[in-house]
Amino acid sequence: MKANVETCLGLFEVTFSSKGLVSVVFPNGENERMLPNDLEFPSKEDFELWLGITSRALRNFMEGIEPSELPPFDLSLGTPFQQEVWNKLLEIQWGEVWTYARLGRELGKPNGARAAGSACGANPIPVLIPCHRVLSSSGGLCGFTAGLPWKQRLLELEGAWLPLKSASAA
DNA sequence: GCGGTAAATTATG
DNA sequence: CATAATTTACCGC
Repeated sequence: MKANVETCLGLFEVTFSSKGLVSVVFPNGENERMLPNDLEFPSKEDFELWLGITSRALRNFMEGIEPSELPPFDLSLGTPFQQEVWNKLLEIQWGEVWTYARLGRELGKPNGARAAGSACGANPIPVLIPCHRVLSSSGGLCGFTAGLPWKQRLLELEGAWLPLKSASAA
């Protein structure tokens, strides 16, 4: 069940299942990914409700405003570890920036930064699940499924510039 | 400080 | 089992 959400940065494509939001695709379609075909469709009521919430949240993001409400997520397509990571990402406060090392450590994997990054890369719901707030330990952006420019732009939007080199702006 | 190589963790073929 | 993914640590320059 797909739908489009228009923001000032472009048209996002969102997908819902009977459990909630399944994926968000950037306007450039960079992070398009394989979704299971056996997803159950949501009821018309839920779909319209979630779409409204998602639409509002997405547009808030694009304007640098913290969304007051988020739709339910259907994380059933991820592995337990990935769900743990994504859930952790949701705990990152607006404008706060973490590192993969810290993320891994919070998950009980002190050396699992790579694994955490891998799970982030598998994140089907960018922006709403703030995978863009996670940087490398050296202050670099490292990478982003939908392209580094998006990651950088999202961080800029919420006023969370690189913590280690914020003085080098301009 | 920068670039290359080795190591660590989870997911996927 | 081997390879890949949004990394980190170490070594030499």
